[in-house]
Amino acid sequence: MEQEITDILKQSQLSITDNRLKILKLFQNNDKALSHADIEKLSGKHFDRVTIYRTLQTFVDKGIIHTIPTADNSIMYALCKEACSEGHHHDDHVHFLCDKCGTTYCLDNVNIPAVNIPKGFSAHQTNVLVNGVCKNCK
Amino acid sequence: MEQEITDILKQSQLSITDNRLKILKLFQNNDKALSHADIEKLSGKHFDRVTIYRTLQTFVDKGIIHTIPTADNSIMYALCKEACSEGHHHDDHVHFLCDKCGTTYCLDNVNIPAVNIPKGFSAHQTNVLVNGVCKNCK
DNA sequence: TAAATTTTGCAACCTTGTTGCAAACCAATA
DNA sequence: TATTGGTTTGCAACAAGGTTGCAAAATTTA
Repeated sequence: MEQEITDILKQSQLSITDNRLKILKLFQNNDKALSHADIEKLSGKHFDRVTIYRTLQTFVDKGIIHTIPTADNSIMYALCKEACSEGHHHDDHVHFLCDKCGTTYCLDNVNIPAVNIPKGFSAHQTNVLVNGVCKNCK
Repeated sequence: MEQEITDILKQSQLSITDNRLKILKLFQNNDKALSHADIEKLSGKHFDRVTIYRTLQTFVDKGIIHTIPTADNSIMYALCKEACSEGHHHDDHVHFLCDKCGTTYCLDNVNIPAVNIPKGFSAHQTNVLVNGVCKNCK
């Protein structure tokens, strides 16, 4: 598992640093999306705020994680599945936000339904965000 | 039309003030969603930043406008249709963000498609955000 | 019109995110 | 393993976006 993580970094041609290993591990240990603030807390304030911002940005650029648009306007990050690569995200899944515990999940098995767009508009990407109550809070 | 606007405020039990009339008029004159910054510009910097924030919050609370989650994480606001009331938003329409001009539209006539949610989750509201090119930019 | 209530503007503050730069670190090579 | 070169980190400072407390101004009610 430690091995897995270093492999991810190597495949993306990133140096192996404590910071990156730790943040990647956080994503693997949680099956939910994390915000910058979550990571700051979970990492025990061991790393600088700026470093965390830059690491997340790097991971997004390399296709390791993706961002999730949320209704309350905070940026959430989650691990990408195999299909993503540098500069090309393919996160065609639904995101679910629990109104009770605030957890954001990637519903990887739920496909984005087709949406009818009016004449004159052309669609490029579709984000679906569902609010409700999650399996742990019901 | 001036009349219409004061009626909206009265129905929501809000005092009629220059500020509220002007901001409501801005929404009626634009068929697109507006950000706080847009309103600050459009109102000719006549009102204080704080007043605009508070007015928008009041309008959201009263069900006059609704917020739109955007991928780039800025809050957008748009007029609600009749169905909304205090504390109960029913903005079950698709939002469209043009990648070229940055305009956000409410596609009122496009219904939210049904989304299959996994066992254990219960959906309450669904937001659909489509990116692409709008009718004016194609 | 006067009193009571609501709204506004100001100042100060907080949070979130960014930039420049020197020091620390990592990886590659000898 | 020591050295070198490029990358990453932490610090300080900054900027944008948003909030809060409070007194003054405007609106509503009577």
